[in-house]
Amino acid sequence: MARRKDRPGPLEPRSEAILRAIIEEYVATAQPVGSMTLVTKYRLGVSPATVRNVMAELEAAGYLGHPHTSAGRQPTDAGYRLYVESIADAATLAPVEQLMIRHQFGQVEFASEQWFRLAASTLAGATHAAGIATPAKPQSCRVRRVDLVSNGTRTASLVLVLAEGPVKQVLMTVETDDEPADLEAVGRRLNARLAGRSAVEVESWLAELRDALPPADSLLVRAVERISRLMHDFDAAGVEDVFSEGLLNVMEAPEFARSEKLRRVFSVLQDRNYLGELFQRLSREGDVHAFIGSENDHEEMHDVSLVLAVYGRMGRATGVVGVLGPTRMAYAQVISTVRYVSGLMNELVDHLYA
Amino acid sequence: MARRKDRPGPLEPRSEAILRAIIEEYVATAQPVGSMTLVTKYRLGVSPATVRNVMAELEAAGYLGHPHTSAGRQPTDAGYRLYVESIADAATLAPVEQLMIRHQFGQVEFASEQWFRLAASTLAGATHAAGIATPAKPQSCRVRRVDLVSNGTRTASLVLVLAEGPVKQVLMTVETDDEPADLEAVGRRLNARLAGRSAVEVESWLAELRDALPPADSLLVRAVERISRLMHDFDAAGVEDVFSEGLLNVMEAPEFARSEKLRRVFSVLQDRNYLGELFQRLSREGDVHAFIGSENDHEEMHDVSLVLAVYGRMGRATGVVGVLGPTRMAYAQVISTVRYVSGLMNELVDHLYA
DNA sequence: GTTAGCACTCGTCGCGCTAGAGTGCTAACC
DNA sequence: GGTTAGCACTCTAGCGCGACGAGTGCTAAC
Repeated sequence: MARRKDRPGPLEPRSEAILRAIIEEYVATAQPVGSMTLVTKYRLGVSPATVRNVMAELEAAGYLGHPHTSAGRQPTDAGYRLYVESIADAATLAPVEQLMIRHQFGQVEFASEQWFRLAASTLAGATHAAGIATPAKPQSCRVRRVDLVSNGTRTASLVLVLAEGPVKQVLMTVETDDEPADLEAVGRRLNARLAGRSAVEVESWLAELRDALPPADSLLVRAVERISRLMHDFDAAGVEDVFSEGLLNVMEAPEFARSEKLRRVFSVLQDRNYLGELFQRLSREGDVHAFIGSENDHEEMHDVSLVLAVYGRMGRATGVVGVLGPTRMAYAQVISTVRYVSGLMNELVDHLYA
Repeated sequence: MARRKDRPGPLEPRSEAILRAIIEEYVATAQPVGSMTLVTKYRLGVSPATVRNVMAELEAAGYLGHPHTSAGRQPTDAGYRLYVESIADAATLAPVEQLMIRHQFGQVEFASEQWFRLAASTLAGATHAAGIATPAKPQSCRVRRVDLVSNGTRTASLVLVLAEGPVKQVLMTVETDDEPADLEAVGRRLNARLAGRSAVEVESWLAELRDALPPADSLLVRAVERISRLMHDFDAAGVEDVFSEGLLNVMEAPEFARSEKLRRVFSVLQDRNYLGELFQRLSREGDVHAFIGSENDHEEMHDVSLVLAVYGRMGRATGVVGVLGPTRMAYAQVISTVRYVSGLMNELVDHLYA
């Protein structure tokens, strides 16, 4: 069988086995792996010298590197990538773990906001990395109900329940001569006119109202203004909330013993734009997707990997769940866990928006 | 003037000035401070030898320490404590900073949840440490309004607006033969009976209903059950949410260059019990209060200080704002900023719950 | 194609050394 | 009596050095 030394291509089974062994050993120990430890621990049936030859090939192909001449090998991002491709399809979660996760989901209060937190913390616990989850966000929202209730002190709360679940609340100032009864009347009118309406429809009614009612400060108009703005913001927002849990787990990895690298990761994570962009790239792909080290756009994220999956139904409500951890993570475990949890979230969304 | 070498007591003005200078220098540089640098930088009008004598006294009194014989001095927690006592009353924020903060508060949407985030991030920005804020939580809550709206798929959303502002939302399963009209009827009945009621009152109505209506699965009963539970949980919860912002700032401090210490701090911070207990201790004290290093109960928090203040009106709604940072923090700046921000939050609460 | 043998490389660890910072003490000074 | 100059002393950080060991790459034999 011809060897392809220079061009990356399908590897021989033995080379692949060795790459796999190196990755698994490196993931477990965080130390460069030598030829000797490989043959003793992994029963490869060949001598260290042979392994060394193969390792040299793998290095030439870009799958391995070593920090200095006399050190063992460690996988490159390309090596991880190859490994991930080879296991991605097969990876299913052990039934025991499935049961444990399902059990955790059974425990939680039947309130939607809890699920994302739960998904994040479940992922964090099961993978010993950071769990990430966003709420299922619909493409565009509709009004389900509006409430306008007096606070007693020249302010009133406007509570907007969206058909897709989320509840928005803002304060409004009211005139002293607006009686609670007035508020209720306006509330009834709002509900009658707006229930089931989309942002665009609210906006067009607002335009009508403005034309019809010259006194621009009318309570009704101002309420519709606020509602319109809320709905517009909701539709425009890329990623509204990102729950992350278990960032502590990432801190425990030896590669982040000095907090400098970690700080840079956190600072990227903090601004939601990064995750927002990432999620948009994701929404076209179907299954679990891994972004390994330098595959991440930002310089700062080159030492971490993200394993993400979209859940929900395209065109309707979708969200993202996933895991962030050091590049040296147990991909088989992480990918299968993310896949399983996103499946669970799918069930929940189906059940809710069916 | 008699010196009190052994007993800690009121210090001579010169000693206090030197302590202050050491603390300010140490806060700025994070390096142990020597006698020489002190006299050159702080124009003390005495020679290094004299400063050394005073430093020896201060060390004997427990206000200073040095990491090893030939190193400069650094303040102990007791030293910081003395310093804080001496500046605490006087500390007011520079007008420029006041203006900047006030301006930030002016920018935000008029929605209560935003304020806590804003307070936390303002504090973080102004002090280069982590900002912490909790929502203003009333002692006990009352119902303002209940909405029961169908989701279409055997589930309904129960939206509970509390008189104090917060909105709670849970999902309920409904029977297939519960028409939307039924939901609305139940909703009207709930509002008529529960508006303005407290958790206890809801509970007693629930008991009545259970006696009166044998079929325990009636939609009304189940709704009241959920409401009762939500309100009870709300009243029982010590600290419902803690927003913290700018933990990155803390990571930048050189004392946390190795992430181990930081990890332990974060892990304590993560479980809300710790902050909950702390906040309860706080609620008796009036003004800004500092917990310096080892004054914190947990071993893990011995390298950080918390500067906290209660805002709101006792007996009505109260919350906490504050700052977490390394023990070596600029207390004058931090204390005055926390005091100012808590004052702003007071205004907001007054305006809202007046 | 595989393997044993071996020279070579390079990072880690422990050691001793030096330079420098800063102290504490003593004796002189005002 | 408080203050100060002078000085010996202490301790750390930093550097160079050599021993050690892990691991490689190459070569020649199987």
